[in-house]
Amino acid sequence: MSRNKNTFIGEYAYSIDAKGRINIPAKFRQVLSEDNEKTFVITRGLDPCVWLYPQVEWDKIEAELRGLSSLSALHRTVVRNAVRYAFSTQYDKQGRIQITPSLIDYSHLDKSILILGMVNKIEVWNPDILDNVDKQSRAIDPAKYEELAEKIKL
Amino acid sequence: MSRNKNTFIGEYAYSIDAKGRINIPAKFRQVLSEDNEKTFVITRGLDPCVWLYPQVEWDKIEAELRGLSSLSALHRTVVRNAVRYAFSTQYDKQGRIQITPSLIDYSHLDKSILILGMVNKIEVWNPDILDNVDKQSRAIDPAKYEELAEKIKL
DNA sequence: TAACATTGTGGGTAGTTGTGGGTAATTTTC
DNA sequence: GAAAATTACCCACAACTACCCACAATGTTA
Repeated sequence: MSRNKNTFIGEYAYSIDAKGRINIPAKFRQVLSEDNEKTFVITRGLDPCVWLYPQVEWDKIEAELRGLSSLSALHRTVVRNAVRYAFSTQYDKQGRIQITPSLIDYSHLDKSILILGMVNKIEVWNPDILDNVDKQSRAIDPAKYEELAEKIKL
Repeated sequence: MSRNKNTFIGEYAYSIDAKGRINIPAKFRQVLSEDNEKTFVITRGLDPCVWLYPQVEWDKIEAELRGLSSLSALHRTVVRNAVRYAFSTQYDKQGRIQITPSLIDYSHLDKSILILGMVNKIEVWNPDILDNVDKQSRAIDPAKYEELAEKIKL
């Protein structure tokens, strides 16, 4: 079993059932720490997808947001958008969480979905939409990558 | 026993079995440090091959990625591409790891494979594909070698 | 040289996982 | 307050995976 708790990597092709339930990949459930108590915070991604945070990772986000100032219009907007669509849910005995119609709509989710590990959170995509976003990202200025490469080593 | 832990050199001709399993050469297993807990992170190489990172080597990458912010579209793209095809696995009692069909396809792996030590990670190739890449590499501008010579000493 | 240990490869079995659906409890609506 | 709709919880099952044992070939030791 992995030592890196609450860290998600990999891509999984799953499906939503008629009740709007999504299975959390077994590999992801296995790395969840006990103190999450099988709970995820579900919200809109900044891309057209759903974000799932394990409870303890979300707690860190809340802590960051507490550090922002309400005097700044930018900060107010960031806080508002970060928490506005978020809600907390436990997964069931089979390891599934329920997605609201509003989020399914926002992410254009259909029967087949792609679940991506994003280190500290999980993304749920409509595969077609992800393809499009992939293509757009190839248009990113290479200089931006170079800039980032100075900061982190991969 | 080698003193240089988690450092892989040499080339080995092995095979994939019907279940998609690949044997980690015994020499490689012997240099793994205990804290890897027999775990590798398997992912796509930048060339058409499979990369195997010992868990502790991969941990360094994850640590870097955790420092990125999801507010930046660039950062999101970098994280997504870095971890999307990666997953963590322990090798079995016989020292074999399982490769997914998706990775076998990406690397065009067939029955016979070549396993290469690449210092901090391991590469798995289809021998024919590696031959082709070898030929291409001879076309690299000698000036580029000179340039690199300024930075490292061999 | 002979006995032994290790290594690479093959395959069988039991448990896990992804998915579907049913029933009871709860909430919402009129 | 009763009916309708929604949600939570449970069971079922086929497909897949992890785990185990087996064995021949190679290398190592006495």
